Order: sequence, then C-alpha cells, then structure tokens
Amino acid sequence: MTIRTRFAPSPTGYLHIGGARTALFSWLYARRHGGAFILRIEDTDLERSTQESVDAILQGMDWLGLSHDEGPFYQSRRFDRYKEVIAGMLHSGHAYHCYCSKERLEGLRAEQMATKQKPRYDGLCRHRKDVPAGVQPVVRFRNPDSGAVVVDDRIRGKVVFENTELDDLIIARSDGTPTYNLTVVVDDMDMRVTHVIRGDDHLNNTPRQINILRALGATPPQYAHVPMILGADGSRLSKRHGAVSVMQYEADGYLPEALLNYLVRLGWSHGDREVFSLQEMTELFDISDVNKAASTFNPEKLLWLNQHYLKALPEEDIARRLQIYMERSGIDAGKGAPLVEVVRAQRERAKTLVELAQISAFFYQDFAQYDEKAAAKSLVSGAEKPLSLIYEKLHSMSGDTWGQENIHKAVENTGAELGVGMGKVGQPLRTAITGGAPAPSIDLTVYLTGRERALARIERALDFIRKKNPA
RNA sequence: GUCCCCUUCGUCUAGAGGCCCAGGACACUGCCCUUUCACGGCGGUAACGGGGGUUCGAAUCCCCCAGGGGACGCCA
Repeated sequence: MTIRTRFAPSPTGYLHIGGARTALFSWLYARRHGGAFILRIEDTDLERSTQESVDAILQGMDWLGLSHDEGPFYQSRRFDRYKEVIAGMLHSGHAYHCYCSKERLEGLRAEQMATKQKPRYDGLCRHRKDVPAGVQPVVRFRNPDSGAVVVDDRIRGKVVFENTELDDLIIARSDGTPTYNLTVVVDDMDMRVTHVIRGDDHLNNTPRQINILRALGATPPQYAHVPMILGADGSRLSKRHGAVSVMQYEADGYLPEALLNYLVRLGWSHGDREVFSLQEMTELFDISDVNKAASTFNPEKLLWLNQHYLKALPEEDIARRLQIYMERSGIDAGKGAPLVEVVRAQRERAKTLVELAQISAFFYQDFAQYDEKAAAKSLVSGAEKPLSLIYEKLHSMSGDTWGQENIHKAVENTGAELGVGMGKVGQPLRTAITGGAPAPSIDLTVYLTGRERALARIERALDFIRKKNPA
C-alpha cells in the first residue's frame, strides 16, 4: 500500500512554526516511503478563512521546499460531497437534526460546569419526532453510547476513550455548511490518506473521527499525534514569544535549511547527530521515533544552526541569497568586490543573512558615521602619521599591483618605517575603512574595499582626526 | 471541573534493567589561537519531579501523588 500523508491547515493566519513542523514530519514520512504528500486547505469556516492566509501558507511551504504531490484541495469546493455524505448519514440514522437553540446549549454547558461535569450535549433531539417551526436545525452525529474507542497512535501508543465521554457532535451548521470533524473524515477517506500526522491538540478529536469513519463504513487511517511546541514560558507558542510566522524568519535572514533542521530536531533525534540536510532527514526520519513530550522553542539554537549553514553551504549559493538581502537594505552590491568574495571573507562573522548584509555594507557604500568606541580608540592623533604613510603606499599602487599581498606588505612596512607595531597601523586603518564593523584581516578588507574607496576612506579618517585634534 | 496526554542538565535530546556516580548539542563559562570582530581547539558548571513497590540491580517495569499541557465551540 502506498503511503499517503497530508498537511491540512486552516487558512486563518500565516504558516507558523508548529504547523511547519507537522508539515515537515508528514512530508518526510511520505518522502521516506516513496508515498504522496497531499496539501489540503481546510476552509470550511467561511467567516474566518482568507485568501491572504492561503497565499501565506503556500508561500511558506514553498520557501521551506515542502512540495506537495497532490492539491492544494480546498474544502470549500467540496461542499456538495459533504452534503451528500451528511444526507446519507441522516438517512441511515447515523445522524439526526437538532433543533436546540444556542441559548439552551449554553445553559446546559454552564449547568454541567457548575456540577463539575464534562460539558456535552445531552441528546435531547436524538429521538425527536416533531419538527419545530421556524428553526433551522444543525445536524448531529449519533455517537455510539457504549463501548470504547481505542486510538492506536504511532507516537502515543494505545489510547482508550470511553464512548460515554463523547457526545453527539455537530457535523453541519444550521446554514447547512459542514464542520471540521466531518470534513476531515470525509477528505481523509476520499483522498485515501493512510497516515494522519498532526498536532496532539487533535488527539481528543480522534475517537469521534474514528466513530464517524466507522459509521461511514471506512477503515480509519494510522494516526500519529506530534507534541506541541511551547514558548519559553511553557505556554503554547504565540506571537509574544517572538516570531512565529515562517516567513518572518525569511525576512529576518534565516535559511530554510536551518529552520528545517531546527524543527526536525524538536521532538525527534537520531543518536547524537545535530545537523541534517533535507535529504538526510528524509533517509533517517521515522514517525515512531518522535517524542511524546512537548518541547520548548529555543531561538538561540536556531541561530546557531543558521550560522552553521551560512558557513557550510556553497559560497556562491549564499552570495546569491545575500544579494536579495543587500537589495532589501538598499545596498548596490554591483559596485565593488564580487559578492562571493565578500561572502567568503565575512560569512563566519554573521548569524543571519540580514546581519551578513549589514556587516558587509561598507564594502559597497560609505558608512554614515564611525562606531564611537572604535573611533575613540583608534582614530586618535597618534594615528595620523601611520594613516598618512599607508595612504601614500596604497596610493602608489596601480590597478595591477593592487592585491592582498602587496597591501599586507604596505601595512607591514608602514609599521617598520615608523618603528611601531602592526597594531598602531592596522587598527586605525581598519576603523578608517570599515567604520568599526566586524571585518576580515586588514589586508583582505582593504583589498576588497577597492583602491579608490579605500583611499577616500583614509582621507576621511585623517580629516576626522584633524578636526578632533586641531593643531 | 471532567476526560486525554506528558515529565532526563536553563533549552533540544541520548538512554528501551547492569555498558550511566547518566552521553551529545545550544546557551553560559575558563584557557588557547587571534593586534578588529568572529571561526576554531581544549576544558568546566549543570539533569533522571516526589513517594512507594518489583528486582541481586531501575533513568529504564508497576502504583500513587505533584506539576505541566491539551480537549471539552453551529473554530479548525
């Protein structure tokens, strides 16, 4: 039997971290077994579903590289099918019309809570023969009232629910539209989904869904409920814990490789291994190796992985991506050293692409002002001589002598001629060129900045020193 | 409140009765490398929620408690 998994988000917001991880697990499981990964948009709640959310989810999946084989299917376009199923259930007696008002239901709930009972529908309309006038009824599933349902979960093991704990849930609203518990069941059945991998907030829905499936004469799929991802304070991950939208991470300069790697390690592991490419996780991942306990989202580790990939991926690849971030911050990387060379020189100094763009900006455009600390430390009166001398040496270099090695010699000679250490030359020069930003070795930094730009920066530094220390 | 689930360093986790006075990773931290910032190398601090069993022996099995999370909607 071919493995078929699905990711079924409801388009009421962006693709968040938790959703991305369940999507990843489903995707990995399907890929691992040469199966199919289905994308389904659960938009039966017409009030809350939006096209923007659909787009955001699609965009997030695309950025992560979690490609689907079938879909996206929209539940809102399958209403006829659901109506057909509901009619059948009504006909067979597995469902019935309920005319109870919302007020009665609310009262019932309040009463049950007050007497410390689990709130549930009392079944008043189960055997109702009359049809109250002027009331648009909902449709309820007639849940078995005895026995138990065993959910044999691939992650949790066997979980038993007594049918007496379950009530008759609404499968169609009074306006005739179907609800979640009916649509998932029908779709998973129609789409021949073999493994339902989803958040464990759905574990409690599972016995109801199994009952509906049985009423429909279908065989329930395999279930795997993955634990939730919590924020640092132990509560459900939300906006106040920082970024939760997958695309926010893209905006912040994270690499999808890093996010995927971080996510897969949340609740899953393979020995002591920490780094996995998508290819590697596909080979190693198994749903039954997923942990049962919820895990806390840790931004620092994500950052570490991001830096790891910034260092490990091919430099041309990083350069190509960096280009986009340079453009976003208004830096024209066309005017100056090839971006690949800058990436090679700078990448171990940044944790995100945004940061990499920031610390590399000085190669392509003048900085607004010096870093205060750096200027106070190195752009002092004693730096005037070394700067003037290195200026002359650099100035005398022409297009074909302008190279890292010659610059290195020039810096060395400047120090030697003035009888001072490398620090007395290198430090001021560094600040003059970079303004105080983190940078590679001084010769490489000067070289990549380019002759004209470097000379202009030294002049600027000399001006700065003279203004601060009038003769 | 009721039902369901969970519980190893601050965090992610390894561990499926002796290999564990508990291993790896992030973070933190000491030293080394480095006349910037980083990278890197070598160390360090730090955990089996509590209580009962079972067993020659328990982080691993059983029970109870506590704590946390989830569900209880004409949301998904």
